Amino acid sequence: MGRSPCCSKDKGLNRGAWTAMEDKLLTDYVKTHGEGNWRNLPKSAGLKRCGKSCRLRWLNYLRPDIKRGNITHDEDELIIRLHNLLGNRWSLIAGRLPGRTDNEIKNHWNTNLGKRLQKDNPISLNLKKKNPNPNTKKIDPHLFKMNMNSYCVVRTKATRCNKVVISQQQLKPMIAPPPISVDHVIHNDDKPVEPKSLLSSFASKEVDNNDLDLGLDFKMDDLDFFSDFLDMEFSQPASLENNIGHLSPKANYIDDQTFLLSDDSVHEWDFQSNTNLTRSEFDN
DNA sequence: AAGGTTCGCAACCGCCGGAGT
DNA sequence: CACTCCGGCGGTTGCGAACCT
Repeated sequence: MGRSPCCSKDKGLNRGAWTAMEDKLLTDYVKTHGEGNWRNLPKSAGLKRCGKSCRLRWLNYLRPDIKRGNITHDEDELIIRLHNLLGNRWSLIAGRLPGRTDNEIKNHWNTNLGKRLQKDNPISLNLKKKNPNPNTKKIDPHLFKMNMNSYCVVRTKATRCNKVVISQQQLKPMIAPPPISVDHVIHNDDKPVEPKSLLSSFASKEVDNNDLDLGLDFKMDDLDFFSDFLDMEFSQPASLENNIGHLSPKANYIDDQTFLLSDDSVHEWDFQSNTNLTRSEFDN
């Protein structure tokens, strides 16, 4: 079992920073032959690099559609919003930012955004609020990490998401205007279903059983659907509408029952009137 | 000006899952 | 079913630049 490492250190391969000549060789080769077959590419292109290194250099630096330059404030906000939802799934986040690479976003998060959020430290507010004991101000690092992850709805381990569960309570208000803008086909029980008609027919049923949830299976390959899903905005519980109207990226989730508004006020979530999609399920 | 420290980014590393046999 | 190969991913490292004392 096991496999030999892709890049053996004793093959006399070049390591470290790439030279202009290496970049040119790689660029010329990929432009001529296309991406892929990275393992054999170095030999064919005349490069003394391992295939993985070539792939990384191309994807993160040489690709023509790479957007170089500072990450804008809007991009920052989107990254934070996506990170709240997806966790450290940088490739997925990068997929939502044209021209940005997962490596770039990961670096940006580690050097800027992550520190910024830690500085703001909404978690500590939450812990203080939930635990009245004044002796518990010191945050257990492990607990802090758990909280940092738990305020994301989705666990961070890269996994294939194929089901979203929408409760009756959550679904009914979603049918009312503004409607969900989803035009893509959802695969339910292996049969393609138009989500709009599915949601409409489901909402029209006079079902008061709050325990009855609707599971929507969809294929992650359909990234357009996922994009729309992420773009969806959901209305707020009535008690909060005056404060924030629609949920915005400025509302930071602390856990699945608590969130923090931009004025640092902490709010408990009322699940009976909750109209947000808050639960996701993943295959095992 | 020099030495030390911090920061930002490119690159590396090891692991994982899907595809192929 | 077992095994190998390959591409992809996220965490980590190393190094040059920028900043600080």
